[in-house]
Amino acid sequence: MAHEPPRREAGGPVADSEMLAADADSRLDLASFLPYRLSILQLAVSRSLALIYGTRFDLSRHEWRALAVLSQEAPLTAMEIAERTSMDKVQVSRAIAKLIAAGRVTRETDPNDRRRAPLRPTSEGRAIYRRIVPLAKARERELTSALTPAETRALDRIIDKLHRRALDLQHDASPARGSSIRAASGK
Amino acid sequence: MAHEPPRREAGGPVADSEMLAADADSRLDLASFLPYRLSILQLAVSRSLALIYGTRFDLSRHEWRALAVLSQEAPLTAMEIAERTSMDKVQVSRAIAKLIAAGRVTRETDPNDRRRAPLRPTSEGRAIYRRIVPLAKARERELTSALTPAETRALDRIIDKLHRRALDLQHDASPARGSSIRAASGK
DNA sequence: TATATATAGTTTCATATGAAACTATTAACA
DNA sequence: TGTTAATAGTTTCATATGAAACTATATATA
Repeated sequence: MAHEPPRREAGGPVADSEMLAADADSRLDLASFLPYRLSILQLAVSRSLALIYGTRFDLSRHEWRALAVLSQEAPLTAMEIAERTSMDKVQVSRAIAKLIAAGRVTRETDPNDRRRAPLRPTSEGRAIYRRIVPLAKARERELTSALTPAETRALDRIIDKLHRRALDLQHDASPARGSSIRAASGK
Repeated sequence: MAHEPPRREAGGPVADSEMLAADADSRLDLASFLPYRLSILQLAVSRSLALIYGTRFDLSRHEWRALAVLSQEAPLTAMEIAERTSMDKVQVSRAIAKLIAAGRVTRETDPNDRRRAPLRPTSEGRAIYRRIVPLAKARERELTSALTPAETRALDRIIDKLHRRALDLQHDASPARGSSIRAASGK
C-alpha cells in the first residue's frame, strides 16, 4: 500500500479546525474524520426515522425497505428486492418472512421457474405503506429544512460521488489513487 | 434524490412544516430518499475503512474508536471514551474488554473514586494506532478526492447541520419540529 | 442421459447488539 | 448517621446480523 507523503491541502486557507492535526499523518481526530462523522450522522437520521416505522407500525428497517419497493412495484422476487434495497438475500429472506407472518405480504411460486417466489403486498401491507409515506417524507423535509436549498442539492450530488468512490474502495482493497476502475462485480 | 426544496403548503400560515398529511405525494422512491441514501453511503464508507483496521489489525469499529481516542488522550475512563466516540457505555465496556484481552489497553482503579477505571493504551496499542492513522487518512483522502474542494467543505457544514437536526428529531418523537426540546423520555 | 454447475431462497452457527437488570461505590439529605 | 439516590461499569437475555452451509430447482455439457 502506498504511503504517500503527508499531503497538504492546496495552498488555500486551511480551516483552523484542520490546522492542529494537519501537520502530519500521525494524529487522527475522530470528531473531524469523515467516516466517523458519516457514521454518527447516519445513526441519528436512522433513529429519527425508525421512530416512525418502528414504534408506530412495528416494522424493522429492512421490512420497511422491502415493503416500500413492493408497494411501488409488484410482484418482485426476493432477489429483485435485494437489488432495489441494497440488502443481501439473507436480509431480504428474513424481512419477508416477518412481513408474511404479519400478513403484510404474500408469496406465490413462479410456475415457470419454481425456485422463484414472486411477492406482493397485501392490502394491509399497502395500507401501512400509504400511512408511512407522508410521515417519512415529512421527516425528510424536517431534516433537509436544516439546509439551504443549495446545500440540499449539493448533498445529493456529493452522496452520489462519495458512494461511487466508496464502492470502488471496497473492491479495490489497496489504497491506490487515481483511475477508479469501476468493478462491475455485484456482491 | 428529491430535488425539490422544502415545500410549503400553499395558503395559510402553516408554521409547522407538517400537517403535510395533506401532502399529496403518496409515493416514496427509496433511491432518492435521503435517509436511505445516507444509510447505503455510510455502509459503503464504513466497509472500505473496516478493510483497514479490521482485516489488517483485527480491530472492530468500536475497538478502533476507543483506541483512537485513548491514543490521543489518556488516561480516560469508559464514560469519557463513550462521550468522545458516541458509543454507549455498554459498547465501550465490551470494546475495552477486548482491547485489554488483546494487550492493547490497560486498566487501573482510580483511588479517589473506586468506581472509575482509568484506561491507557499499551505501547502495543499505541503502535497499532500509529500504523492505522496514515492508512485511515489515506482512505479519507481517497474518498474526498471524489469531491471538489468546495464540495468537501460544504459536506462538512452539511453534516453538522443535519446531525444537529437529526438529534432533535430523535428526541422529539412527533414529526413536528417546533422549537421544543423534548420533555419526556428519560434516557 | 448423466454429471456438473448455477441460481433462488432458507437455515445454521457464531458473534454483535440494545435494553434492562445487576454490582459496587459514592453522593445527597432527612 | 442511616437511608435513598446517583454514578461507573458489567452482565444477562433476547434479538439481529453475516458468513457459510444447505435445499430445491434449473441449466449446461459431455
